[in-house]
Amino acid sequence: MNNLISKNTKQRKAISDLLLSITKFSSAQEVHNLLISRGEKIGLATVYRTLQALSETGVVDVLRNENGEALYKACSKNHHHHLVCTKCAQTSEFNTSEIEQIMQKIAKDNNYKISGHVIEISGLCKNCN
Amino acid sequence: MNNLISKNTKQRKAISDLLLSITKFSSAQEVHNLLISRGEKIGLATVYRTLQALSETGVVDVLRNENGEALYKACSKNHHHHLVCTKCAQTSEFNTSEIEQIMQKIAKDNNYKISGHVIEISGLCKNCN
DNA sequence: TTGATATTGACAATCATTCTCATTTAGTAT
DNA sequence: ATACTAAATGAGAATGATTGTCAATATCAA
Repeated sequence: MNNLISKNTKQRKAISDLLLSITKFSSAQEVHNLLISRGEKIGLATVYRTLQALSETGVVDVLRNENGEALYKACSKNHHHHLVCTKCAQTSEFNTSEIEQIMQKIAKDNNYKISGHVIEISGLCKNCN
Repeated sequence: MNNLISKNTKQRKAISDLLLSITKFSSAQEVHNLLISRGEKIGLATVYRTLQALSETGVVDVLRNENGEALYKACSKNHHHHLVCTKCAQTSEFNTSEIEQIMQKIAKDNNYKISGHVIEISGLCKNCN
């Protein structure tokens, strides 16, 4: 599970390029399908491995859909959270220091030594509303 | 996926009773194992179905571990969020109107018609700290 | 008690994800 | 450029959680 990335392969480039062009969180299989439909020759296992490796480096974000499947998307490198459209699956990022402070406070109030937090807002985006 | 509960069976009672006695989110298989070790006769599929049904009624909460597996636990009926200990997996609940308001505001700022939100804080609990 | 229907359980089936391992490739030193 | 070594790939098998199937059983109302 500890995937270092030490060589540049055309498969990785293809995946990275694709990630930059998609606008919604996509599963490994979806990414694979998109690559195949673009004419890339790439194995499914490679897509799984690469997305995992990229997520470990923080280059891509991961979240889980309601079935527990992993979804990936290239995001801004800095800390942020997501708004996810329940209809079209598009996402927006947000990030406020106010929330970060509240998270710290709640952890403190509950005697937790905080190591991380996840916030996700779901609803209908502007286009689907 | 639409499980109504219309009959009271001993299996459901056993599961409900067990849920009240556990203090951490547990997978369907863990719940099944606990029931078996208590001497209950119950099938794994029944545990899966019942936990799913109970979660749909809101009697139990569901969250996903890092592998995407569903974990269940009986929680307070009202709206709340969780602090999860990364070491012992115990959880605490929290709930502040301040956060709820901020969620509304962020959704509005991003032109989302909000339908829900998930917040989870992870860290070391008092005992593990 | 009986009947209609919900529920159960054993097992098969599904499906995402991971593993295996022989083959290929990138990057470096010669 | 050539050779070498470790990393990476890909095809397919294997894993493991979850769901589906369906005959047998249990609940509950009449």
